[in-house]
Amino acid sequence: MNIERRSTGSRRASAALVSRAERLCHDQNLRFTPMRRRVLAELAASPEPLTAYDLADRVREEKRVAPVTVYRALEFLLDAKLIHRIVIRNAYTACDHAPHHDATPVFLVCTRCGTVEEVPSEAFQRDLSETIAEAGFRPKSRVFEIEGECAKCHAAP
Amino acid sequence: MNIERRSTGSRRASAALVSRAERLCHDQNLRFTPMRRRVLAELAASPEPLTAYDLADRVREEKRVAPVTVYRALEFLLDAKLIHRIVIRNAYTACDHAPHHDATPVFLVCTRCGTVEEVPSEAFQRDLSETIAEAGFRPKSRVFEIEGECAKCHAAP
DNA sequence: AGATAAAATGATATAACATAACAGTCAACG
DNA sequence: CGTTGACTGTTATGTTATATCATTTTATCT
Ligand SMILES: [Zn+2]
Ligand SMILES: [Zn+2]
Ligand SMILES: [Zn+2]
Ligand SMILES: [Zn+2]
Repeated sequence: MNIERRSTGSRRASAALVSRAERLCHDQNLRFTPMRRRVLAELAASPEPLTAYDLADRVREEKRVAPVTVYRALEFLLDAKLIHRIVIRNAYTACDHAPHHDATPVFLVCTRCGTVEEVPSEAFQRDLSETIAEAGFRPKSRVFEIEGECAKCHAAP
Repeated sequence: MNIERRSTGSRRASAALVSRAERLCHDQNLRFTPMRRRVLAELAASPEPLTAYDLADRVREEKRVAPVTVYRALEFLLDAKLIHRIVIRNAYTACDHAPHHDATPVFLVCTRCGTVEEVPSEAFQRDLSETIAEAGFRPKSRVFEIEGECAKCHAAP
């Protein structure tokens, strides 16, 4: 099974990701405001997930902003499926899969460098879904997050 | 968080779980102190996961206790694999699988009644592990949590 | 354009979850 | 005994997230 990798290392992708988001919002009649753009750009430029307070600090360098404003932007971006929340980090990361796959991805979170890789999970979820269906459980949302050491860090000294 | 009445059944199960924990700690030369016993008993008696502050409130009814004391008990119980942390709830739940399975379980968290069901995930993890290994990622810990509606709630009006 | 309704943001406060730092207590062991 | 190490108490603070209401911006309709 092959794996799509998030190019977390490349900051050049940030501009592309933001303009893609802009098109996507325009097509869906969603308002891609300066604040939302700014928050997404910061996330897209960061190799690791950022907390709401991290984001507030970064945005604040050019304009005073309260955490709640960042939370509102994050909520919009989550709804638009432009970003993900990494629950085990209480942090947020841009999604560069477009259009977004349906199944909730699995996130591989490196304990050394902090990067997050997003892995599609269709195959696993098929099996899991059967088991869950047998239990009569109706899933609405899922969190699959794995902490460990990424390939790069493992190779490093 | 909300307070739910405990059934006689869960109290009985709670006692069994606590004495099992007592034996387990004795065998491993771990100190099963009154505070740890008390915290585990509260978790075992609760049909849904409890936060550290929920626990502090409950223990406080008989003895003044600070949140940090509860956190210390929780840390011990987590290390001893007697409880689990439900990350999407910032809450803790007793584990009644003894001895504990090796694979990280999948937790099914009901959005209506709040109960948590723990299901083994060997098959799921086998597939997942292969894919992850291909990416060179060395997993250390995992979170698999699914929110939805449990069978009981789905049947109810 | 001007009125108006809806959406977004600003500002302040507070809730909820978690850890740091240090002092006191208690049981085990030589 | 007295020392040691583990546990607990106490206070303070850090971190993440939400509530509330005022103000500004944007879209929509005369
Ligand atoms: Zn994605
Ligand atoms: Zn790494
Ligand atoms: Zn368990
Ligand atoms: Zn339910």
